[in-house]
Amino acid sequence: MDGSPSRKMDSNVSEHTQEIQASKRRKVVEKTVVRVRIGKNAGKLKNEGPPSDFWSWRKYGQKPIKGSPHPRGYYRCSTSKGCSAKKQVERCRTDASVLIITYTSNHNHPGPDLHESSLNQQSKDPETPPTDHVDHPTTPRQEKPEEETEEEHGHPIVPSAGENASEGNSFHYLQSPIRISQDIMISQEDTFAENAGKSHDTLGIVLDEEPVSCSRLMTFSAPKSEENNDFFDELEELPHIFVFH
DNA sequence: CGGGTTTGACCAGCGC
DNA sequence: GCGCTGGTCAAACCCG
Repeated sequence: MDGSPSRKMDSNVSEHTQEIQASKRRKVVEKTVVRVRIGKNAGKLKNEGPPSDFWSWRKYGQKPIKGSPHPRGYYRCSTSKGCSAKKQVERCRTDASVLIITYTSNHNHPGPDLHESSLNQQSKDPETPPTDHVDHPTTPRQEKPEEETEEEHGHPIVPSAGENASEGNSFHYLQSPIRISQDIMISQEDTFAENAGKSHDTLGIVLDEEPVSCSRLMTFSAPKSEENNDFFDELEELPHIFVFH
């Protein structure tokens, strides 16, 4: 007898969620870490303004993280009820202008109309920080076949941690079709043992010293069309995108 | 009125 | 075994 009226987790969680939570409370397997540089906006934002992807996120928690002056926000995909996709947004403790967004789990539903939403969100997305008035529909990667983009990196953005497979028919919509309105770096926790340890803290350094990855990421999010020119035209003032493997 | 945010409390994994 | 910390829930509140 615990005396404690088994609060919530047991009560009405969907089987799906329950299963995941039970087994991976801390050992979250599928994590995609995206670093977003928000530059000067950092000071303006009340809290970390999560860059808008094509799903709507609902904040369900916030906690101060030890060792970090900034709290971490917990978001859940509210686009679809059954969606277990989550993300954590926190600021880099060494550089407040860098947001560290950790995506966990996959969306198990198709995203909203990317074409439209990408256009609409420019003006309506509440989460979008007033990032330098970047009004470009930064043609998201999802416009292209995912495989293509993934293969260009040599690795899928979503870590193939095996959890994906376990979900069986879950959609493989990437969690981070973030509009490139800021500097974005993507790292994969898969290789945490090797890189994460360094990259986390050397972030600032990497920013200046890894222009190579940048070009790779460009391919990642930027189709080579005419708009592309426009796209880059605007981007040139900010985008540094990095992919850590 | 519905959806989203805020905030405090609770639970469980992990390290010592 | 204990304490710490991270992650989640849920009620209350706010905004459109």
